Amino acid sequence: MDVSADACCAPLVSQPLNEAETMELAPLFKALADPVRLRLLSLIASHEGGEACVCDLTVPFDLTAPTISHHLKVLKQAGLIESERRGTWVYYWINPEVLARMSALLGPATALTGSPA
Amino acid sequence: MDVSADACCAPLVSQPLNEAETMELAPLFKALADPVRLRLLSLIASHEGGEACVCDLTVPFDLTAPTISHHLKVLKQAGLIESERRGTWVYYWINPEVLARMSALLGPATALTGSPA
DNA sequence: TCTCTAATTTGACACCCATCTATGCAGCAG
DNA sequence: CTGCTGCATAGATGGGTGTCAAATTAGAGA
Repeated sequence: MDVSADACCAPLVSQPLNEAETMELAPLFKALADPVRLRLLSLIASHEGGEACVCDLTVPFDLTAPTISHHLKVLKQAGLIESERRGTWVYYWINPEVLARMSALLGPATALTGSPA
Repeated sequence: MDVSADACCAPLVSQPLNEAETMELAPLFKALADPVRLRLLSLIASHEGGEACVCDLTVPFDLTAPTISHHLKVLKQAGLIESERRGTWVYYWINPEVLARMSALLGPATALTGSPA
């Protein structure tokens, strides 16, 4: 369900990823490998209050509601966003830890923290 | 051919990406949305001398040489790696700028540089 | 209860993708 | 030139994916 911390922070360039790590990380990148999902994530993350209702997210696209719902589900299953229903509307917000982990993975080999013990 | 600097550094969370930006960025993430390519990139990036021969890259996988060649082509077309033939062997190395741009995109809204003027 | 709206789920379809085998091309050594 | 090796390309195939229309669930209100 969640991508635990074993594939956490060591940058891609500092040491070779093993097969298990890449099999955990690849779905994260796959979730972002679509223009609509990339924009959805950005819309949610930059939305006032840090969360957005689906009704806000459907408007900017020339896509049907089911399609947006599908992309939101993909992002959620990847762990990039979370959601909650409040009355009539469903709200989505991002999981900043996952984004930070991906950023660190692609980033330069800054201050390589070897795994303790 | 290249992903120019117009989708450079503004983090995903600081402002909504527009459609054009996401259509440039999505192929980058798509190139990383595969365990084999993720591992290939890491193997190349962390290899001694900053470059690796295809012969080094084929060994760690239970895949045929054409498949590895295909994945390298995908990474190259995305602009993540470059290559050169030297005699019998072909060497690959990463394009650190593209990785840095992706890292910045996913990273926190550090030192948001508003557009000048 | 009935109805309206918000959002998701289902099923279908066209398209894309990872992998393989077979083939082709480039360089080195006789 | 001939043969061998490293690597890429071509074609085929099984599985995955983005999209939509139609149906379904969940909540608000009369």
